[in-house]
Amino acid sequence: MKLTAKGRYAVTAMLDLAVHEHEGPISLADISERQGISLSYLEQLFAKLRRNELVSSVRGPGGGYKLSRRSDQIFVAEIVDSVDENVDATKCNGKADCQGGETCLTHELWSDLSEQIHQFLSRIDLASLIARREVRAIAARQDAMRDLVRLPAYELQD
Amino acid sequence: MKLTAKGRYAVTAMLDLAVHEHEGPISLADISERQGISLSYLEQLFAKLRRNELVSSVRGPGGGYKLSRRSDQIFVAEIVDSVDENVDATKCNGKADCQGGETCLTHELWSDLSEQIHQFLSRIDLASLIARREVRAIAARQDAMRDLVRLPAYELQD
DNA sequence: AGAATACCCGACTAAAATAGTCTGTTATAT
DNA sequence: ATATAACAGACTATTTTAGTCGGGTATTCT
Repeated sequence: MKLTAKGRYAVTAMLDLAVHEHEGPISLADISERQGISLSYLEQLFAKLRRNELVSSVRGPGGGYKLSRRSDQIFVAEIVDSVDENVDATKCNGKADCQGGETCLTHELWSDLSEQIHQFLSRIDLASLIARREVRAIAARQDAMRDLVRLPAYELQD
Repeated sequence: MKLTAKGRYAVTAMLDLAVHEHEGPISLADISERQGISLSYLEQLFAKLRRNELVSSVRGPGGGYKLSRRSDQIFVAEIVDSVDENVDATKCNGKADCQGGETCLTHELWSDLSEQIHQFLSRIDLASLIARREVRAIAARQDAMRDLVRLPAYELQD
């Protein structure tokens, strides 16, 4: 399984969506603002998330994205796999032709590791992430920050 | 923990070293030939492995590298960490300043995952890799191939 | 109708990381 | 002496990453 900032962004964005689920469709502009991810980049990510049927979209004003399943039925591994095409820690992507057509000495080790990582992330769903104390605390802070910025009367230091 | 071909090459090379341990110091040229890794690249990797005291070297003709500890006391995690400086799956390398000075929503998740991967690779030592049936089979095949190439009478197809 | 919102789509690009190469030097055995 | 093989580090091509840019299209509100 490949792990880059792209996958991390996708999980963060999906978690934001799950946190604000009850507010109806969430626009990418909102997620962009709260999570500090560029709008265009989010559009790329959500195109893939939509193709993989993790989210559905509502177009037009007041539109946005919503989870296409219950948050306890969406797993981190699915999200990462949706945006990072590559799914294997081995050089040869599961096929054992690492070393010039032959299996390399450590092929088995890396495929074991891949399996391990995948299983770990397959056990974690969005709902259980929200249940974590620190996640809720950070989300609350982000919402508060956003409200602050929205009030023109305030001057923000820094 | 960062996982790239560099780390995989390093583990493969160290495993080759462990497999041929009894033959005395092993030259990088030998490893290069058996494992299909360029000599210059191996030199880079072994400079780091030596600094991290995983191998020691013998210079001059008949020289090479040998493991500086028993093979059951050298763990895959150490090897990967030696050559891939970066040791964390989080964006912020352990410090929680992922999102503009603030902790991002998924920080905890990625640091949990890092921990998980590290523990997995910390449990695996070189001796236990050699004990695997398929590893010994591949090593044997590589040695046989090498002997073949060394005999000038043979013409190798493809 | 028309304006605004917000998704949709693909091509393009700057920067960073990766996977090496190249050019030497030094130590040691024969 | 000469060959071997470690040691060192600057350099470079390629690939990947993390985006941007410039257009669309569907929907709602006025």
